[in-house]
Amino acid sequence: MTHDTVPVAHRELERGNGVALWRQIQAVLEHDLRSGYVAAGEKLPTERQLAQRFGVNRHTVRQALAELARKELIVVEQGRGAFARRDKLDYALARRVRFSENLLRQSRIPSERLLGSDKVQAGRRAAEALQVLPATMLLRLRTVGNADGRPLCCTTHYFPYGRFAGFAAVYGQLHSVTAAFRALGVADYVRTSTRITSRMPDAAEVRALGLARQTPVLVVESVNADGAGTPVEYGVCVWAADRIQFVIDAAESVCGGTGG
Amino acid sequence: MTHDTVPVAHRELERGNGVALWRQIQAVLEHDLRSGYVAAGEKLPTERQLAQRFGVNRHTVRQALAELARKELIVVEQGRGAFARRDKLDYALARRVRFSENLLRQSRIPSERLLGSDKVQAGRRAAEALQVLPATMLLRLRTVGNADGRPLCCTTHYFPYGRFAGFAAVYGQLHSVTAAFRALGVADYVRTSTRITSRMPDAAEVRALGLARQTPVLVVESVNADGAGTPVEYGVCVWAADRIQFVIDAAESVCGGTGG
DNA sequence: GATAATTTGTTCGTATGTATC
DNA sequence: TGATACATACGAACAAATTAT
Repeated sequence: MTHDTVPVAHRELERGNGVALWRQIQAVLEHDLRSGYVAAGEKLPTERQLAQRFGVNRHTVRQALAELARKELIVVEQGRGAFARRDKLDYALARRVRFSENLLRQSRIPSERLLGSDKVQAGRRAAEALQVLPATMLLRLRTVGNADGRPLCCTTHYFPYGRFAGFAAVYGQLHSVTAAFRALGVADYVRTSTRITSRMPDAAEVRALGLARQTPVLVVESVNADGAGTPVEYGVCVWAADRIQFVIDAAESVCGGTGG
Repeated sequence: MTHDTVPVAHRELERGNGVALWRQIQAVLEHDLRSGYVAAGEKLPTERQLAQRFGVNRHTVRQALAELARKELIVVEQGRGAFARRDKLDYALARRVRFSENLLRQSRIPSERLLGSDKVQAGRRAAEALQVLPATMLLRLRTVGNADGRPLCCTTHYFPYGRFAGFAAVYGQLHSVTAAFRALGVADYVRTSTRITSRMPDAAEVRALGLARQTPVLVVESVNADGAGTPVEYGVCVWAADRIQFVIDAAESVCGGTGG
């Protein structure tokens, strides 16, 4: 029925019925947001447009938006507008951590892209993680991980060069760390160590991840090892904090995975 | 030998020897920092003082400080000064997560303080975590955790009211969640779920944690259960991101604890 | 709460040395 | 040799944040 598809926002407001105008506007917008009429991440009309549509002063609209922001249904950014809140993606940190599987489980479309690769000497931290001598040659890969085509994280991977010299070429074809490992004889790998902290992003990260102002990044340092327990990858991954939430579940956690 | 204890910074710089002045200054300061002559967290002299000591322009000093900040050896705060970087505390997320034990393992002195408590109805999230019906009565506790007397995290704890009505009183005496649980018959409890994300702090959090400008917080939602697997606590903890790093280690991790 | 002093952050302009074509 | 670009270094003034009074 066509009249049902007309956005609720076009209905008129009632004055003097005991419910403040801003409350009515808030209820209308909240319905639009919760019903999915306004998609997650979508930009709401400007305050001026909303004020015109509802036939009220801009301040009245602002009061409604402030309430929605308090309820975390929208995010308001100075100079840009108001946006429907995007649910944070639950990223499982289990015994096996797989980017694609994690995203698909959340009904997001994963993709990865190679930014570049080179050969470097192992620093203190990388050497310790990979259990090699400092100054050992490592292959370094810079990649971006996307969810639904939008950048989600930037990773710097380190691999022992001797064993994985061909990783960059293979990754360039397969666009997946897991697949590249398999192609190079590592049928399975497990997470042995994870360190998580947070900081503000630098300018390059703001650009690469398309971050809003005042959004921090989560920094995850991880080590993966092959079936024999030999470290095969050390990585530092920078995540957009407003789009991700790490989940550690005891049932299927870091050392009790189902092994699927 | 006394002349060896004179800070290297008092030596004069060489001009026109192929090494830029700011590089020489950076090297001197880096030595002072790495050697421990300047302790972690200690304030460096002001830019003006350093410029005078080295006999150069303030800009030249700033260039050296910028390099040290890039190397994360110092943290510079507008209006306050430059500070020798304080190592981040490694906080282990294992099967058993204990605030005091975690800090003592890092040679920090732990302390906890009760901010307040009240009785509230369970919201959606708390009800789900504690496996009770929404609107079930819960005891809510607000606490602060300190490391070496400095605020590190603010936690909001939720306990099923029926079973733990006396928790606040006991905690007020013992200043420890673990000890309070034991006093109320919960000899042991284990972490069943952990969710981690990050955001910018609000004004109250900046005050409570003594955060520097532009420092994000890590937000950890957790559920702990007793020996029988019954959830006993749901908590939301806000951590100062510049002082903490969460560590998940496969060897003694969320489900493979040593059970000490 | 208001004010002043202190300290870092930013932006001008100017001059010099060095490397490159 | 000259032209050019770039990094270095200095000076002054002002903005912004913090701290002390």
